[in-house]
Amino acid sequence: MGRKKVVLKRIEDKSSRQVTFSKRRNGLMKKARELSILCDVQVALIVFSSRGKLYEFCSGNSLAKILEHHRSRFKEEMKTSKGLNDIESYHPECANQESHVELLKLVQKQLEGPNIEQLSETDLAQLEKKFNTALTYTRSRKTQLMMESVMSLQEKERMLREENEVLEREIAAVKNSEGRTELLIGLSLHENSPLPHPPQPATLRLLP
Amino acid sequence: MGRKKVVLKRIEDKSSRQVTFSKRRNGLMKKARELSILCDVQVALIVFSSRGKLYEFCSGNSLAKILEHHRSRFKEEMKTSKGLNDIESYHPECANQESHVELLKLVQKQLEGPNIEQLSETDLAQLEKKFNTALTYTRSRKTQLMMESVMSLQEKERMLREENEVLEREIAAVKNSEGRTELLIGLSLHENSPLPHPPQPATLRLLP
DNA sequence: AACTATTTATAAGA
DNA sequence: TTCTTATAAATAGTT
Repeated sequence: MGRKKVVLKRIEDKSSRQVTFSKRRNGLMKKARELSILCDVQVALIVFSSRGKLYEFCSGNSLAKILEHHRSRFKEEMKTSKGLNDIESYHPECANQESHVELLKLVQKQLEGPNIEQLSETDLAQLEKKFNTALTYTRSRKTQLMMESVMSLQEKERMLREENEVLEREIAAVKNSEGRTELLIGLSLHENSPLPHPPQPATLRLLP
Repeated sequence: MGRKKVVLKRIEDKSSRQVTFSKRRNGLMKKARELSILCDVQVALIVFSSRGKLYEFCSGNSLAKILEHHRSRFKEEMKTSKGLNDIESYHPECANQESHVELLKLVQKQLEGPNIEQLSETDLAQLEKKFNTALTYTRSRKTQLMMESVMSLQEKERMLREENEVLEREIAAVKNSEGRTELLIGLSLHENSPLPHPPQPATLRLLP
C-alpha cells in the first residue's frame, strides 16, 4: 500500500529498512490492539529489532485479570487481618498490592475522562511517583520470576546429571562382566562410546 | 478499511465478531510475517481466541538459532571494529555501544567537577534523554540474556532427558536377561525402582 | 516529519 | 464459509 508494490524480501538499504521497520511496527501494534478490542481476544506481540531492542504489545485483557487477581488476594489478606485497624504495620507486604490497586483505579479514572490536563502539578507529581513505584515493583517481580525459572532449571539439570551418572555406572559394571559372559553382547547402544555426550560445565553462568 | 469506518469498540454481534476475528487475525499474521522478512527482525505473535484456541506466528525457525545468531554477530562486530579509530563511521550498527561509551564519559565528567548546577535546562534535558535511552537498552538486553539462559537450560534439559531415556532402556534390556543369568545380581542400584524420579513435564513454563 | 499516490485490508453484501 | 466490491486504512516513495 504505497507508491509501488513491494516484494516480500529483506530490504537491503539500511536506511529505508529502518524507516519501514518503524512504520510497519507501529501499524502492526495498532492492528494487534484493534483485534484485541474489536474481537475481545487476548493478543501478545513481541518484536526484537536487529539491535536487540524490544517492542511489545499485550492486550488489556490480561491486565484486567491481573487487577482482579490482585483485588481478590488483597481482599483475602484483609479478611485474614480482620479486626486490625493498622494493617500495614502487621502486614507490610500488603502495602504494595494496595497501592497497585489504587494506582490501577487511578489510571482507569484517567482513561474515563480525558482530564489529565486538568490535574494540578502536585497531583501529577504524586501520579509520577506512584507510577515509578509500580514500575519498580513490576520490574523486580519480573526479574525475580525469571531468576526462579533459571534456578529451577539448574536444579533440574543437576538432578538429571546425577541420575545419569548412576545409570552410566550401572552400565559400566555390566560391561565389566562382559568378559565372563556373552549374554549381553548387542544390548548396548553405545558399545564404543560409553559417554554419549562429552562432559559439560554443570551450570550456566548467570547474568553479569 | 471497508464499506464503513469502524469504531474501536467490542463488536457486540457474535457472528460478525467471529467473522472479523477470522479476517483480521489472518491480516495480522500476514503483516507480522512481512515485518519480520522485510526488516529482518524477530517477531512473535500470539492470539488466544475467546474459546481458548491458540494462533501464533513466530519468525525464524527456532529460538536457539536466534541465540546463535546474536552471539556470532556480536563477536564479529567486536573483531571487525578492532584497530579502527573511527568505529561509528565505518560500522554505524555499533552506534549503540559507542553512544554508551560516550554517555559514560559524560557521566564521569559530571562527577569530576561538581558542576551539575551549572548546566542549562537544555543540557539537562538532553542528559535525561540519554540516560533513559541507556537504561532502556540495558534493561532489554538484560531480559534478553535471561531469556537466553532459560532457553539454553531448557535445551540442555531436553538433551539430558533423551540421554537418560537411552540409558534406562539399556538397563531395562539388561534386566530382561536377568531371568537367564545370575551374573548381574547386586550390580543395579535401582533394582526395585527403575525410574529414580517420577516423570515430570519436560520444560518449565515461562513467565506469565 | 509530512505528504500523497497507490496498494492493501477489510466491512458489508451476495 | 467464500467471493465480490466499495471504501477505509496503511504505507512506499517523495519533499
